[in-house]
Amino acid sequence: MTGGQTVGETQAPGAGRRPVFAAERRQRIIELLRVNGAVSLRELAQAVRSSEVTVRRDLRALEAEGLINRHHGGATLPGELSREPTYAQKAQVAAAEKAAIADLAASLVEDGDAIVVGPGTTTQEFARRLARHTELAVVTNSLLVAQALAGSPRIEVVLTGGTLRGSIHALVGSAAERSLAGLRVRRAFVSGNGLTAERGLSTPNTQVAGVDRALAGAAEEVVVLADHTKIGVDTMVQTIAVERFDHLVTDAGAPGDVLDELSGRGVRLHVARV
Amino acid sequence: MTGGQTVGETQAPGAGRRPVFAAERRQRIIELLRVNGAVSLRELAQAVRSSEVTVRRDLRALEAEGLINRHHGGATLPGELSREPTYAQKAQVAAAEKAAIADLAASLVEDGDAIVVGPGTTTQEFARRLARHTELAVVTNSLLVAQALAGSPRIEVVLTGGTLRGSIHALVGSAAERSLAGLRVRRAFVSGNGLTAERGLSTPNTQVAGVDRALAGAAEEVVVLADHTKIGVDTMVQTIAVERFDHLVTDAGAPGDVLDELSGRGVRLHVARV
DNA sequence: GTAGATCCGATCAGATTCGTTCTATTCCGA
DNA sequence: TCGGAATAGAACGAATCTGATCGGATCTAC
Repeated sequence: MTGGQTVGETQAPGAGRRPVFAAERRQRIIELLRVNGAVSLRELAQAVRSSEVTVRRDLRALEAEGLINRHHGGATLPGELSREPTYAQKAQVAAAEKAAIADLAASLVEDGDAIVVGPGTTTQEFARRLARHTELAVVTNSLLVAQALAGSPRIEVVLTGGTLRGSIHALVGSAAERSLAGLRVRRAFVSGNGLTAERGLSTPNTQVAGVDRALAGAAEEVVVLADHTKIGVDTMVQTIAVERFDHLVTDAGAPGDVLDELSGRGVRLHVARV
Repeated sequence: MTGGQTVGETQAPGAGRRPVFAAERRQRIIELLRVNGAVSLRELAQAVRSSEVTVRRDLRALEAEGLINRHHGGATLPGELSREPTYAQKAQVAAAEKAAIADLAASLVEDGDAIVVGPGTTTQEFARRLARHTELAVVTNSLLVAQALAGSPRIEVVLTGGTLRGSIHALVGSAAERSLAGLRVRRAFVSGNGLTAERGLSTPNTQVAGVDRALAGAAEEVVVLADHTKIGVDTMVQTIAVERFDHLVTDAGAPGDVLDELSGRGVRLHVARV
């Protein structure tokens, strides 16, 4: 990441690289926290290209202002959504596959796009990767996706209305579906609980299924994000048929036969290497 | 001799060394900042062909006028590195009062109610107090309010749709207002940035104001939550007139004359003791 | 519960930057 | 022509920032 240097050297030929102001670095740290929820000291130091000592000083200063919470080994934002479980938990989730999938999927998004993003832990990771884009319009029914993008002023985030389903922090119901009715975007990035070559995406909940269908219906192309643990799994309600798939982003652990089958049906595959 | 390369021949050929006026140089500095966002002192000195001392003087003058922000090693435009997203800091202002107000306001809610809750740090606290209620239906445009209630299975949380305003984590815009159009609930619990006896509730943002009005319009009774730091303050856009107030919940630090005036206009007062 | 590894805080040193003071130059009016 | 005022550059001590190191605290694994 690091998104490159903010200040381009459009002029001043031969001038040495401008030193990064402390305030600049601190803002960048906050941005990183806002995007990633919890970041280790080492990662921060690497991202801002400073020593860990310096970052530690910054964190201390930011903590004094009440802008962040420090933890052993890193920092988090204070009292943001359910990123509570923080650090230890996040690290142990072994979200390596999801992170890789999210990275790859983010490369399918271009500046200026209008996209739809569904709920799910993978799509949430994906949303965090979008922070570096500009002029993006993102429609979602997931509070966590919205939250991940709330700090990015260059991204317009639109939430569907609807009834909150607390367990997944997403909006469902007729209001949610209705609010998507008149919408048309380029791509939908959705996930689910199960994915088979025969029945496509599926979820155990009918309300969630209804919104998932509406999300896909609002997009020209459907991009499915699914790690290998979901592939071959079938749950109660089918949400999106394979015929509607345009892209599948998964990881190298996915069973080859299912991928072949999907590929044979015209789905473009993107396999992330962890 | 100050070297041959001084103020010299960058322009005005034949006119014989016109000095670069200070105002001109400063204008140039601002332009450079505007283009590059953040520029080091050295670069500035090089760009305007003056010594660093001179540029330093200019920067000091420009800072005094509020046109730039100085940093160690350079300068930026005021907006560039602003640490505005002070939501965390806002929550710390009068935190004890807000908690007491939230407690008191929660006693105005009965099991089985349908209510509307607006955005704000106070209403967020208020929402947390609602978790103990049952059979409640809560409509809100605040992600933080929704989040506070996400874990309560006996409360139905409905979010309006709309565009996410990241700084306050609330949904605004025409979609938000439209989704409230057909709604009717018993009470609306709203807050704002300022409250006077003459102009009622106000907020600095027009979009927020629009939704606030729609929230109040969906309820039979309006309950205003405002700690003493907001009373007597008037900001740009009026959202809800005093005539629409039914209850005001505030703390003991509120100025008596304003309270009297409001009471005289038929507003029922609830003063929380911290 | 102990041992090992990691992380944190404090102190020190090097480098850069800042503010102040002093000096030189130019412009303008008498 | 002379002198005052304003501006720009130079020099030096003070303050700030950054990175390195080391002892102590904390966390994790066994």
